[in-house]
Amino acid sequence: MPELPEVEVTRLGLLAQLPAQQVTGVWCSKYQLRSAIPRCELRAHIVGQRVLTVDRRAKYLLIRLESGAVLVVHLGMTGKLSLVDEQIPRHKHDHLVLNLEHGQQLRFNDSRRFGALVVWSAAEARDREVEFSRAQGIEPLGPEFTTETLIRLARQRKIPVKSWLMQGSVIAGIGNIYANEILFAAHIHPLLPANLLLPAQWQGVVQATRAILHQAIAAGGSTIADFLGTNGHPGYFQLQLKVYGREGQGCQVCGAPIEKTVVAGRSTFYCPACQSAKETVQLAK
DNA sequence: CAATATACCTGGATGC
DNA sequence: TGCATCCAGGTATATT
Repeated sequence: MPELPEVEVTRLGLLAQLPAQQVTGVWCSKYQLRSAIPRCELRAHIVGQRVLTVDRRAKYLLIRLESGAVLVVHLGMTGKLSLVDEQIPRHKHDHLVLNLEHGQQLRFNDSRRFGALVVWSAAEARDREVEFSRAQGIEPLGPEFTTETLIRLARQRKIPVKSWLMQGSVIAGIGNIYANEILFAAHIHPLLPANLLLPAQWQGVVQATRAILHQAIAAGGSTIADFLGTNGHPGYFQLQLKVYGREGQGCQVCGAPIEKTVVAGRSTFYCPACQSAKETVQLAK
């Protein structure tokens, strides 16, 4: 479940219940995620601590403990965090269970194991977070996300604008679904090289990105295959998607059939009429 | 260095 | 029904 809106929906779910709760125990699966589950660090730095708050940077959740330690969670493609009663049996692909007070548990389930769990001790948290955050792109819902900044960052970049939007080291949190939707809303062809966008088009990208991400968060995220919030409920923004997954269906604006192609290995959907390719013609020569 | 390809996994959909 | 194949929201690493 992975893009920024789904991670943010997860964060809001945790924020409503986790702060001030003490972690009283931990269980880990025997499997490795993106890297090995840090079971020793979990026992040493997380168990026994109370949760202070839950933040998000890019697609990472930062569960902050009162000691200053941080549990970093990445959901990968299929990761889900849920808050459940301890009586409920563990499910297949559960990889982390944190026991909380009042018989509640926080569980991390991830069938494909592309997710990540990392612990920063209180002693190392500050340095590790600075280093980590520096490697992430700008936050699309933050104050740095402006037309001027995007123009500057995209200078000399001949990569397709759709791939550029998905580069986490440049802009944080935009994945395949929302990159498609943003470019449709901004009337920009996904293959247009990033350096060829006009300032007015970048302004459209900024406005579309903010609007779509806010709407998606408000709708509880997009549940394409299996995203669920911490309360086990799906999101509904998939009902508002205009191009993603709609190959061959009529564009909701002009009626032209939505086309599908592959860009840098990722499925790419666009309206050939609303997202005119005429700008890209300049690139072809 | 910029851009693309590949690898990491499981499960669901599709086709024979 | 069974089996093979392809595809999926991400990202780190290798390769041109």
